[in-house]
Amino acid sequence: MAKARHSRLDCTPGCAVEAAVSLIDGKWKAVILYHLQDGRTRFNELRRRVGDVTPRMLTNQLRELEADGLIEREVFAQVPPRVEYSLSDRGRSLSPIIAALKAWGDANMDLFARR
Amino acid sequence: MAKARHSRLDCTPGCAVEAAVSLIDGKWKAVILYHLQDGRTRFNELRRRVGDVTPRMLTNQLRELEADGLIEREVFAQVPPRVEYSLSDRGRSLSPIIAALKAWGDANMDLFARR
DNA sequence: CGGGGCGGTATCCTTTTCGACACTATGAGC
DNA sequence: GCTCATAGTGTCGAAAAGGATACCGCCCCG
Repeated sequence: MAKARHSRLDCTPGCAVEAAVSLIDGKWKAVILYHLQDGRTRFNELRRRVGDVTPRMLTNQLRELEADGLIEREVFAQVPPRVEYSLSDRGRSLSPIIAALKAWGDANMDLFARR
Repeated sequence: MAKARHSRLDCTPGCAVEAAVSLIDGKWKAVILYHLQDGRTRFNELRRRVGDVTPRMLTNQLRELEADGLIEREVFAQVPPRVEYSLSDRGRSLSPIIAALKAWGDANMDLFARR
């Protein structure tokens, strides 16, 4: 997804908005970011918290978030394997926005009910 | 897009976040919302401001935003036709978030440059 | 009489995204 | 010996999103 969603430097004023959104869209990313605010979390723990996400999708989204520098991935050479995800500094700087989105969503639940 | 992106009431805590994002995603919506903050705007004016969006897509996104109750569409029975779009109250309540996204995007431009 | 702006539609096609399902190696506990 | 948990990967295919192009009636301006 977040491939060439944002063009070059021909950035019209609205471009920054589009760019920011492009990092957050993708059905699971915002939710992942939201759950990571509670602290570093392991793969399957995240899987359980997020809801019905297939491992394939979760991996996928996590990799993209990592590529975008919003989260960090740490592997412990153990058996059974242990991998922990956490917010990077950049990711943490996004927290207020995630929180605002959650607040807004809660306040506008009626919108989603009727459907 | 924003069809059954949000399920029912099986809302896990992260659900509100996902729901909120689902209204904003879709490549152009956030940008449109951003430009509408300047006041009511006509179709082609919006088209120019947003950048290279085809009329088809613009119509499409506007209709979805309208269906979600974020914007209002007013048609003036004139010739030439005159249609103005503006933020609804609900849409206006989203403004701080849009502004935050723009600010974040501006502050993290480096992320989009390297690509 | 030609060209442009107005606010869109219609049709077609390509790209992207998402979900289901199966499968992996390892070790621990029963 | 069986099953469970860990952290994924691979393949397939459907559905959705997005883009290109052409077109509409109507009017004003030159």
